[in-house]
Amino acid sequence: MRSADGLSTRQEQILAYIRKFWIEKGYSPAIRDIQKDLHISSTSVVAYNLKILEQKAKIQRDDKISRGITLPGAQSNGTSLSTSLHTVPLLGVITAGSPLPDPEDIAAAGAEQIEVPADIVDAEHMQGVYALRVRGYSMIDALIDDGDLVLLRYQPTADNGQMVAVRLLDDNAVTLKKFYLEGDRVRLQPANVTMDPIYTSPENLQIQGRVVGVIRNLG
Amino acid sequence: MRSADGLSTRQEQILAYIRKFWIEKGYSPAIRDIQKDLHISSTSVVAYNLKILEQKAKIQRDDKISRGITLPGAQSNGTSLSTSLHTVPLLGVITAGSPLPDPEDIAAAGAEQIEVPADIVDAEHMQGVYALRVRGYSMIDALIDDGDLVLLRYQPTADNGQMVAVRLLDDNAVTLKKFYLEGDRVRLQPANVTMDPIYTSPENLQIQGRVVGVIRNLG
DNA sequence: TACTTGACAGTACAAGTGTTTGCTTGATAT
DNA sequence: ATATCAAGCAAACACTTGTACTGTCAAGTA
Repeated sequence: MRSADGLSTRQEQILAYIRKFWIEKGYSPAIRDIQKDLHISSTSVVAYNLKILEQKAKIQRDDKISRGITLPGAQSNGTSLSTSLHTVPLLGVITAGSPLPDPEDIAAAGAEQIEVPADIVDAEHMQGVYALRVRGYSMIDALIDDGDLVLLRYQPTADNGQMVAVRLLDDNAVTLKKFYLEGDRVRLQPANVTMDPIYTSPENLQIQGRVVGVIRNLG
Repeated sequence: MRSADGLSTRQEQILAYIRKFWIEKGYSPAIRDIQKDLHISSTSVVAYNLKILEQKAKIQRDDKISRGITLPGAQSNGTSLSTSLHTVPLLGVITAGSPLPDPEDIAAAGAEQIEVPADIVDAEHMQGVYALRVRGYSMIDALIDDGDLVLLRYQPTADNGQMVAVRLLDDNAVTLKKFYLEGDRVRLQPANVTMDPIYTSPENLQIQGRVVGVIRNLG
């Protein structure tokens, strides 16, 4: 079975896993990480498919570099200062209560590239910025609507008051909240004063990235 | 010699190199990459300083993971792709109660130009699009926050359900509301159920434009 | 049938990389 | 002076990880 991009199911899976891994960890998976997660019996199969993915420009690799897979797109051009606009990868869909980019959702969204105005993210901070399409109204309290595009910059930690995408491990859910570390517990504060904050321990949460922008298309 | 952060010169160098490497390559350097570039005689020196940097939360590492350094708050790289964007004039600030520059004055000088992604407004509908900076929280009920940039397309009329910027002539105020024509009166409906709609006559209002997008910068 | 080709399995190897253990220096404190 | 400790050096060591090589197997295809 092939997708619209001409990728096999396995290649889609691998691609989705790389994106998910990157969002969660901040660096790329090793071949064996992919192999184990997708229950592929051999590393050579992964290597074989990665080669194809690279030929199709879905990923980029440097020879013999450990964890050297990069996803094309997430990059500040580096040279062109003329255009004040940047391209970031749309890595998936964030849905109420769901773990974060489910591989299927990512595959569905594709590695679509979206362009964001320079006003929203300045060049020096473009690194590691990606976008997620919001599905549902779970983030309505953060002034984020169904269908909005949130721009996130990967970072594994947060400062107080920053709006971050956090995964609550015991709930296996992801939400956008403001982050406050208070002593040995964390307060996750919704933007809406009528909603109660969530209190949890730092061990129970995993920060997926910080919200740096929101784009809503009502056209 | 120590910097303000309490980092030694060497630690500053290492940190700078990691950032540079990350931006250029899209993945983290290996310890030996750092060692060679900075002409450090031993990998253990790098490891030693990386440990300190991690303690000071300047970097984050996962044990035994190759190239597993992550920078809280920055990341990635890539290559540039296409650039389709449009420029629209930023015509002013919209504040509750204050009048708004007439969209007809778009040609007027001094209008700052901002660039918007092609995703948010397609080319064929770019005519008459302008932006306003939202000041204050009067539009919070429409998921529009203080500081947001709203994109409006000038149109003198509206269909039911469209979000428009309307000037109430007797109040000389401008707000963003959803527009509903009900018989011979107009209902201006906030997006928040706790807020009451405004009823007025069609003669009392002047439609300034329809909201076609929202851009929020939280960076 | 015989010959390809895509996709995957299994295994082994070598290079890539993080970690550890001793050893030296120089500055500070006791 | 003697002890302590930050900082660095050098060389192993051992795990991590990309790659290569050899086969298998099913689906075309001449």
